[in-house]
Amino acid sequence: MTDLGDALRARGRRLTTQRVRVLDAVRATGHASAERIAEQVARDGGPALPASTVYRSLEALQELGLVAHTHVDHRVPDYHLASHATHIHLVCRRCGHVDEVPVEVGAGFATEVAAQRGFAADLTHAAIHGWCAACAPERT
Amino acid sequence: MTDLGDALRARGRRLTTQRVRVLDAVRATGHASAERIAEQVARDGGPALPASTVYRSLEALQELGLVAHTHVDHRVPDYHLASHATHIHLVCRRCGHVDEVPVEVGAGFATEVAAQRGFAADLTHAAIHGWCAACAPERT
DNA sequence: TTGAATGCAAAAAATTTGCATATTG
DNA sequence: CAATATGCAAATTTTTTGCATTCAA
Repeated sequence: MTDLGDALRARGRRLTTQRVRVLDAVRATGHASAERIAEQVARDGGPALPASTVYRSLEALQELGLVAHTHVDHRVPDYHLASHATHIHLVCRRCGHVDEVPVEVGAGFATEVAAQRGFAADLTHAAIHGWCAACAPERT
Repeated sequence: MTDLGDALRARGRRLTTQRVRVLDAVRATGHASAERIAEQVARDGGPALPASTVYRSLEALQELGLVAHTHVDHRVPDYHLASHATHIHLVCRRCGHVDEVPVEVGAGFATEVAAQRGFAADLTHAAIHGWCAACAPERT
């Protein structure tokens, strides 16, 4: 919490209970859409927060590097703690099933793009689309 | 075109000029949002199509496996021909810059998830987020 | 005290849906 | 002819914005 306060103040921003609650909700959900995070916030006992505050808080937390998001689902972004236990999501294009593999599986790829382009790939929670074992055969 | 007609009929669906025009527009743009595809369709000489028809056509074309989409941008999906010359997008979390590397760079990763999970990763046009060479240093 | 953040309501952006009509096979 | 697809308008869904008020530093 003090970490959060310091990080915010270091950027001229402020520590508010709303931001703390949103961060806690992100932590509690693992990874979830803005809407589910808002629901989680409401469940922590305090008053519900308007969507605008949830979005603005998520944005602030992402700027601090404490939160990040990916596109597992094709519709809404999925927020998670930047430090959350990590994995790469394997999303089936056909049935939507989501499997996971540890980020280490992408280590070689990350090394390669770092070497080739100086790009620091963040594979934590990356979403890779394709066909799961069950659907691959159906792939016409 | 006949390919398209056959593919559609094989699934009990129909060949329409709208679907042909949308497919042509996807081809012409390389990869673009539904909105930009609609604009491209309008540019082909024929009458503009309502958004609903564009979306429904894109959906049909994706079901046939002729078109696919990814999330390069954080907002709207990006449609492209499934057969389009392929590359993996490296999207900078900080400045939004998009770089590309050939899919081959991900070959090892693809082999690995196929072996471990039977998952057929489609890395063509995949979007990987992280920090570009310019922004990596700033990463607080 | 004062600039940043919130809350609320309204607006915007993106996509979907209902349904009558038109078209394909 | 029968079933699918279109066009149009309205409805949804998700996110953003304006602005007066509140609150952290």
